[in-house]
Parts: sequence; C-alpha cells; structure tokens
Amino acid sequence: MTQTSPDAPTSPAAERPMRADARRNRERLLRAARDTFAEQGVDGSLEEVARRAGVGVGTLYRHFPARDDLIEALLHERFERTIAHAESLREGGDPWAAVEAYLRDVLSDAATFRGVAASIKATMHDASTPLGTVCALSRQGWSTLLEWARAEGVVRADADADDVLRVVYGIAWAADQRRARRPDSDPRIEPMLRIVLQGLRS
Amino acid sequence: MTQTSPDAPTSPAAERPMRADARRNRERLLRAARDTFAEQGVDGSLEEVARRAGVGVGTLYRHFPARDDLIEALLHERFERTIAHAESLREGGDPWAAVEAYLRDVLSDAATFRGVAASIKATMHDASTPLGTVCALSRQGWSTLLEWARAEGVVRADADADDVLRVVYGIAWAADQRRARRPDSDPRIEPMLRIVLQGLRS
Amino acid sequence: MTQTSPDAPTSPAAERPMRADARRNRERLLRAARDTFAEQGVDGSLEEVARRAGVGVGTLYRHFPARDDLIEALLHERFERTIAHAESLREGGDPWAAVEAYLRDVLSDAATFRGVAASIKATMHDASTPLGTVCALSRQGWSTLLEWARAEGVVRADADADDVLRVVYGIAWAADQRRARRPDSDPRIEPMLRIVLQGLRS
Amino acid sequence: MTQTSPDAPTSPAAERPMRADARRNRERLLRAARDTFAEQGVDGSLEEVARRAGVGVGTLYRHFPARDDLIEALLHERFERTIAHAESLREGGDPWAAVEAYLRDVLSDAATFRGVAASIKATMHDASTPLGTVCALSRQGWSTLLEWARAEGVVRADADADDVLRVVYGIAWAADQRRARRPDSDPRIEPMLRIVLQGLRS
DNA sequence: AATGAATGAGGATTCATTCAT
DNA sequence: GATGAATGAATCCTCATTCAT
Repeated sequence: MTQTSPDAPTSPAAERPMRADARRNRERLLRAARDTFAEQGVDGSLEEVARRAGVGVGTLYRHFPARDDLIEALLHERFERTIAHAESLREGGDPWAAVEAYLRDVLSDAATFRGVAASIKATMHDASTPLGTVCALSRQGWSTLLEWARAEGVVRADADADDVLRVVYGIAWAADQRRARRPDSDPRIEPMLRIVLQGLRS
Repeated sequence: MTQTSPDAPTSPAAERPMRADARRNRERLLRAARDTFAEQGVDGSLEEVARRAGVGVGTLYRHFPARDDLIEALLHERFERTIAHAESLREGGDPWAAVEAYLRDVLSDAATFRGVAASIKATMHDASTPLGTVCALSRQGWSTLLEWARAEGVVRADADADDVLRVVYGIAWAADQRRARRPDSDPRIEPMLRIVLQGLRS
Repeated sequence: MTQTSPDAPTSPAAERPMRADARRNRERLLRAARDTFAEQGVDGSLEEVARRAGVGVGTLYRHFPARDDLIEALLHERFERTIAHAESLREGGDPWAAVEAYLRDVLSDAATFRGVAASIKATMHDASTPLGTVCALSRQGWSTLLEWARAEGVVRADADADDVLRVVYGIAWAADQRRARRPDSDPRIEPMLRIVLQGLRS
Repeated sequence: MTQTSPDAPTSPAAERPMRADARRNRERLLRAARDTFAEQGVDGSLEEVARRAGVGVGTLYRHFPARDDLIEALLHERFERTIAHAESLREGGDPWAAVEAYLRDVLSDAATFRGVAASIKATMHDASTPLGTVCALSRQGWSTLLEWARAEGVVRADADADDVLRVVYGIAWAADQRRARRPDSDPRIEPMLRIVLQGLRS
C-alpha cells in the first residue's frame, strides 16, 4: 500500500536506476582514475582524479568513499571477464594453452591499469576489503585451471598457484615504465613471460 | 692515510682530505640511513635519518644532495661484493651453480631495503645517475656470467640477461610486504626463484 | 481544521493548508533533529538529520532554510511550556519558590541539546531571528516573575533579570560535557544553581 | 671535553638559548593565536594563526605540535601570575577580599583569551594534557584560598571550589560576545560576578 | 514538492628542501 | 662545515548548501 500511494514522487517503479548525471560522473571518475593511477600509481592524488574528471572532490568521495572502492571498481569488470575466460578455456581441452592464455590475461589486466599490481599485491589475501574479494574470485579460477593442467601432467607438480601469480604480477611491475628516467623502448613482457612459462612446464 | 681508506667517497680523486668530523658524520648518516630504510623502506623520512645520525638535516643534504645519492652509497658496497662474488663463482667451474648463486645475491641485495627494487628499476638504464652507474657495473658482471653459462649449454639460448634481471627484481618487488594489509607470513622468495631458474635451464 | 492544530508552522496566517505529506515530513524532521541534536549537539550534521527522517536534505532545507530555524522550532514548544509554567507559578503565591522553579526550567530547556545555550546566547537579543523572538517571549515572562519576587522582598533589589538569565545560561554551558576529555561523572548543575540562588536572595 | 672541542660551532656554552629568529616567530605566533582565538574561538583555524603571524604553517607546527600546546603556552604566564597573586592575597589577611580579588583574576584571565574558557573546561580535569596540568596548579591555589575563607567563616560551608570555578567560567562564557548577532553594549561581567559573590558569602 | 547529486571551501597535517645563523 | 628553523606545496577528508532532475 505504502509504495503505491499517490505520494510516490517521481520514480514509477521501486528500483532506483541511478540518476543520469550521477552515472555519467561515475564513468568520468573511473576514466580519470585509470589515467591518473597509470601515471602516479595507485597512490595517485584523488584530488587530481576529481580534477581530471571535471568534478568536485566531494563527488568523488560520494561515489567512492575509499580509495580501494575506486580501485575495486576499476578491476571488477576486467576480472570478471578474465574469470569467464578461464572457464571457457577449460572447455578448449588444451590445458597448457589454457595456462598460457590465462596468464596473458592476468598480465593484460595488470598492465591496463598500470600500477594496480601493487594494490592487488597488498590486499590479495585480505577478504575483508572489496578488492580482496574480487581477487579471491580471480585466484579461485586460476587455481582450478592450474590444478587441471597439473593433473594432465603439463605443469610441474611443485608449482603453487599463488606463487605463480605473484611472479606474474612481478613481471607486470617490472614492465611498468612509470617513473623510469629513461623509458625503455620495449616493455618486454613477452620474454619475461616466456621464462616463467618455461619454468612451469614439466 | 685517511683519504686512501676504503671508505673514501666515490669520486676517484679527492682534492681535499675531508675533515675528520665530516667523515664521521658521513659514516653516521650511512648507518642511520641503513636502519631507517630497513624499517620504513627507501621512501623513509630523511629528517628521521638525520635525527638518528645525531646530525642536522642540512648536514645530510650536504653529504647526499639527493635521496638517490644515499641509496646509491648504501647499495654500492653490496653491489661490489656481489660483483666480486660473480667473479669468484666463475672460477668454481659450475656455470649453473654460478647462475643460481648470483641471482640469489641479486635478490638479497634488492631485499635489503623495502622499495629499493623500484629505485633500481627506475634508474637501471640511466647511466647519468650514480645509482644507474652502479647498476651498470652489476649488470656487466651478470651478463658475462650468463654468457658463460649459455656457452656451456646449461642455460637456454634465448634468455636475455636484462630480461632475467627484470624478472628477478619483479620477484623482489612481489616479495616486498610493504603496505600489505595482512602481511604474509612467508615472503616466498624461494618458490618464485625456483620457477625462474627452471625457466632458464635448457 | 488542519491549520489550527497546535503543530502549525510559526507564521500566524498560513495561506495554504500545507500538503499532508509535507506536514508529515515536517514532523519527521523535527523528531529526527531532536534525536540527532541530543546525540551530537546542535552542531550535529544536518545530512544526518535528513537521513534519520527518511527524507532528502533538500526537503530539510525547504522546511528549515537555516539551522537556527530548526533549533527554534525545537525550542518553541519547550519555551512555551516554560512560559506557561511561569504564569502558573505566579498563582502559587510563593515568589521565591517560583523563582527557583523557573530557573530550573530554564536550565532544563538549555540542557535539552548540547550547545544550545550558545545558540540562545548568540541570538538572545536579536528580535529579527525566529530564535530571538522566542527568547524575547521567555525573557518577558521571567522579567515579570522576578519583578514580583523583588516587590515581595524575597530577591535583592539590584538583581537584573537579564544578568541572572546570563549566569544561568553560563551554568548550562559549564555543565555541558561536550568535548570534555574526561567526562565529569556529574554535571553538578544543582550546586552551581544553588550558588546563584543564594546570590539572589535578599 | 667534547663540548669544548673546536668543532663546537656557534653556541659557546652547553645550553641552547633558542635562535633569535625562532624566538621571534614564537612570540609572533602566540600573539597571532591570541587574536585569532579571540575571534574564532579556540577552535580557530591554525592556518589563519600562521598567516597572521606572517609565518608558514610548518613553523607553527614545529613550535606547537598540537593545538593544546598553543593554548597552554597562552595561559601559562597568566596563570602563574594569578597563582602568585593568590599567595600574596593570603598574606593580606582579609579572606573575603582575597576571594573577590581571585575570582576577578580568573575572569580576567578567561576574558583576555576569549573563548579559552571552553578549552579550560574541556581539559580541566585531565592531568595528562599540558593544559590540564596548568589548570591543576591554578585550582590548587584557589582551593587553598577558599578553604581559608571558609575557615574564617566568611564563605558558606557548602561551596565547593570546583563548582565556583565552573560558574565563574560560565560567566566568562556568558560575557563573551563572540558570535553574538547584536553585540551587547556592555559585557556585564561585574553584575554577574556580584550575584555569585553574594551567593558565596555566609 | 521532494530528491539527493554536486559543489568546493576549509581544516589538519607531513615532509622534502632551502637558507639564515 | 654544521645546524635546524622555516617554508609551503600537497594530501586527505568533511559538510553545509545549492540546484538539476
């Protein structure tokens, strides 16, 4: 009765779809954060993020009360795609190809939002943070994948899922040219990844 | 006598013998920096360094105009030992053991101060900085060592010296617990290194 | 009928009867403000007030354009009761008892919300504000009461009505524990009031 | 030996008398704080204080790391004078005159640094703060004085030292015109104090 | 009328670096 | 040469108030 009363002001239905301008600002903020964090690292100035988004600081804080909420939002979509990919890879039937493809995905995730590897590393195992929760999902997918590859005998028995992930994030970090005095012409992700892949193969 | 001691500042020709108290302060500053950086990482407060050294900030700046000069001075000694080690390893006759030992040295150097890997990465290829110069020396030693191991056939032909170094610094970064919410009990350097080593072996 | 209810807004002639939902919101806001101010003092967050009322901030501002309007509305009822009390006291026939009772009322009013004494003090003599107007009414009642007590010879001749009120508000302020580092177990209003009462008696 | 060595830079003796410019800035800061706090209350902007002193914020924080250190410094001198006065008053032989004079001192202290009464009230009983410590001293003096007056029979037996102080601070607060919309022409401290004094007399 | 998103000034605090003593 | 006082940019965050929807 209450929700169908004539007093209900504007929204006809019960769900609140987020106002158009709010949604637009959210998008802008995410884009600005992506850029800013790429340049300054995930410690980058939030004030700067707001400025780039053409938005007041207050707006940023309304949308993302904590820095991690911003990072989490940044990663969420990507991670979900990666996890979905992992599942589809398992259906491909080639465990080694799957491992390769997955790690390339991870690197691509970490490279897209440069500097985010640091953040992931920091909260990777803290399920109490939103970011940690996303990471847990991602690690779960990778773990299953690796287990399978191990069972199929294409990966060394002693390779731990977390350790491999860590090295891969280390590669992402090493390839990150941010703050380098003389930018390397070549990010050289591939050669580094190849070393690791060969280290995994049994 | 004083100016020929092994602690003489880096410039090859010292015009003036450096006053006794200046030398003493330099030593104190290095020691204080070592402690401070060990606790707070290489981003640690310089004011804190000066305080621990029992010296004014101004004095610190006179001796080490930039933070990197301080880091460089701290790494110099370590790096020289590592380079010397590389040479002695070549005399051991076992190229694979040499590669292993050397990379472990590198990791140990990088683990000295939290965050130092980032500094190294940033200036690695910039010979105009003091830190870059030290790195160049180090890379030279590693390059020769790897070449030898490759010639002996114990290391894959396609492994590039710089790429391997990068991955190893990536490992150091990944093992760095700074800013981690829930510090991992175990930095897990060994398992990560093992993956890389196995990736190098031919 | 609706506009003659005791809850009608302060303006004497209400052109339009005020929509039912508007009236409901007004009530809710007052209730929420009462709670919030009781907890956080009169400096409490207005956003919080709106939230508790289950209403947007905008609505709050529509009903109460300034914080003082809210405070005024909250005090209005209390003050009216106090004024009425003053009149009934005069009928009691005991002027000293009346003075005592009245000042206790004032203290009780001022203790309603932390910090409200400051608001009262600030606008006490400014009849252009709604709060000031209420205060003027209140002071009028007190003045008459005191005059009577003076005429009856139970109160010193040199006691000025405003001065006494000021001291009493000062007591309310002194008893206010807001921001105290170590909250006093006992606000000690009574002993302070007793000093003042004894200072009044002739 | 060490302190007489030729290395000792400027200060001939062992004590460090504070550099001339530092002392000057300290004075300026205190003056600026006095003014700023008078206008904005003790919650006044520290940035403003620094600006008025013609000094960077950093300088303010170097001299007074916490707001209370500033307030404490502001009160220290005054309080000491008041305490000394209390002692001299006891030698005067007239306990009632002493009580009167002392409370006038207290009011004068509280009025000089307007708004400071609030701060005193907040930390009055917290000996862990520097301000609380100063207050304790002050209260000690007053307590002794009052005890004496009580023993001499000129003050009511039931008057508690702390309660009286509280009312007096309440008077200071009530007389404070800061933030009043229509400043009262007359601070009216005297009439209020007289009420309290008469309330004390036995 | 109601809503709540957006604003942005404002306040506290830190610290690398410079410079007067 | 040594000292440490001074600087002030930079960062985080909060909240009263306005205004587009």
